[in-house]
Amino acid sequence: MRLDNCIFYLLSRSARSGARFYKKQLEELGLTPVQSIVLQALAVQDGCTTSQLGKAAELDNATLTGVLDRLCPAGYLERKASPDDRRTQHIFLTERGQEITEVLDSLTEDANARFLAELSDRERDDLKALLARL
Amino acid sequence: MRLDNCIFYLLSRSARSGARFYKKQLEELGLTPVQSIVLQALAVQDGCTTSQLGKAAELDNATLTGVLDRLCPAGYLERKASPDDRRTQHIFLTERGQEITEVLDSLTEDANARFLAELSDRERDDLKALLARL
DNA sequence: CTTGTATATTTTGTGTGCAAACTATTTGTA
DNA sequence: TACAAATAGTTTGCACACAAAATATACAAG
Repeated sequence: MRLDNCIFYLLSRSARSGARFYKKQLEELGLTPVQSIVLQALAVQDGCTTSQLGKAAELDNATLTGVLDRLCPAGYLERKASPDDRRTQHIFLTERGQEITEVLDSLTEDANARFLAELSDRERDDLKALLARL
Repeated sequence: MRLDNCIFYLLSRSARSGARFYKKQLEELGLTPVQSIVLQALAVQDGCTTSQLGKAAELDNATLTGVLDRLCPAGYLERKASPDDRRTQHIFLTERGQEITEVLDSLTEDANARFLAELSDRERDDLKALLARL
């Protein structure tokens, strides 16, 4: 089976290509693609628990711990113990975090458009719909 | 912009999903998805240089060094200095390496079919064609 | 021949990904 | 109440991914 017919290779390859592209756009903000995704996921459910955030961003809890470990001291968010369940932490965007999610939103919109510039509207929609089914 | 409309998120998500799936199929062989890809890429150009292999598998040289560092002692391949250029190494499959690439070929074919089972033939082809353009 | 530049590969440092083990806490149930 | 099982989160260990620096070698211009 040729590599360019192997879905695992194709997915890995294009995901890395996308991550490199997106990372460049994020460079001046000092954020990585994953950090950007996490902040944007948090923006739509500020104050959720670590696990809920992990589900929203489709990130493993172990991975998310590390991501939050870096975003916290950077001043974008805060962990607060839950009053109900002492195992649980709630994650809140700081003021600085709120501000940057707005920047991230338009930056991401723009990066999407440029990354997919060579595809037609129809192809873009098809691709996204197909990826969403995996 | 909603996450499920962001191409970077969709690509990262589905690539990880594919890697997890493929990894499970490879488990009994003790290989990772990347190692499998490298061995299969090598099979079609046995004896090529490290750089050429990196291009074929679309892997960074720095990453490839580590992958080869693990595949060598596992007995799947050998590094041999080039007689022409002492900077260069040529990579050769061992007998054991040759054998496993045949197993990998059918295993990968099969894993592809199962991972994409819910898509129609047409959708599979469309998806692969679109990914190849990124 | 020597010096400067380009190339091949490795090393180093940081950031995911993820399985597995671990800690702390909660919940279900006898 | 006591205690097993479930849950939330962290830690650990290993494998990419990749930028940047380091090393070694080749090659080209003077």
